[in-house]
Amino acid sequence: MRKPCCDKQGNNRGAWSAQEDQKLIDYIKTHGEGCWRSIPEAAGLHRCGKSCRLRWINYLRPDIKRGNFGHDEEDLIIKLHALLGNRWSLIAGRLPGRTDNEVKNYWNSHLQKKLINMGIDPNNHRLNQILPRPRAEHAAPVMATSTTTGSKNNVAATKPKKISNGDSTDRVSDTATCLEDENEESMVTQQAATSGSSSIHIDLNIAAPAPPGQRTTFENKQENCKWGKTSNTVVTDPSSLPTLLLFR
DNA sequence: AAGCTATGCAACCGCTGCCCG
DNA sequence: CCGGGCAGCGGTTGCATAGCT
Repeated sequence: MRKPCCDKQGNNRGAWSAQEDQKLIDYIKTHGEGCWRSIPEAAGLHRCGKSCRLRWINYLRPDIKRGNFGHDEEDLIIKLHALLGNRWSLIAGRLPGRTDNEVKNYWNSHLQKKLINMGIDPNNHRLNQILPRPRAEHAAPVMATSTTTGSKNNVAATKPKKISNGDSTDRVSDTATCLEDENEESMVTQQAATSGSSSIHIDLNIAAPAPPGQRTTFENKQENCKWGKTSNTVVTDPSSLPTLLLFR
């Protein structure tokens, strides 16, 4: 079949050294991003292009905001995840300075547990029937409990391994599926949303973030890639989105 | 203090879809 | 139109370390 994306022999792997980082930074500063395949050789790095791209995007880029996520960021991630599912790059795109990897890690290590502790199923953002319902609508995160704490294994257990049969529908999140067949609840919750009860005011109109003329080619590409292909199975009209629990 | 366990994060892997010849 | 190469994405792994016994 296809040859590997990069020659694995002779390439460094694992953690990046400061020298490697500097080489990559220097190269991109002078030549800019792009053509990742040729960057390692040009920059004198014994890494595959993929690895360089990842290192730059997730760690070295100057506009990366590091440190803890704020409450508003947390809130936004949860809400966007309810809408978009595991489309981390799209979610990260709404969080300036955050990378998809960072958002994904934060979700898996913090937010998923938080939702579970609140009695909310992180997969579909609905109250879990098994766990006790939180008393208040802003159920305080009960982090002290340990019975449902997600160890790495627990988290993994909630997500069955992708069956690689090439079926692209597996990229559509459970949330999206849930949105389709949960109309009776959405009728109620949508009312709450339209009454403006959401505590955070963020433009969640994913479908049209900017006029086409003002958009980057990257954004256009993303749009084609993600929404063009899946909109019929996810959401086409944001105004028709059912409101999930956290939007109340 | 040492050993063990849980957690967080960086990096890797494999798949997908776009682009171009 | 088709196939190969590439970038990008999401899932997963593995290491470092904090916390606990």
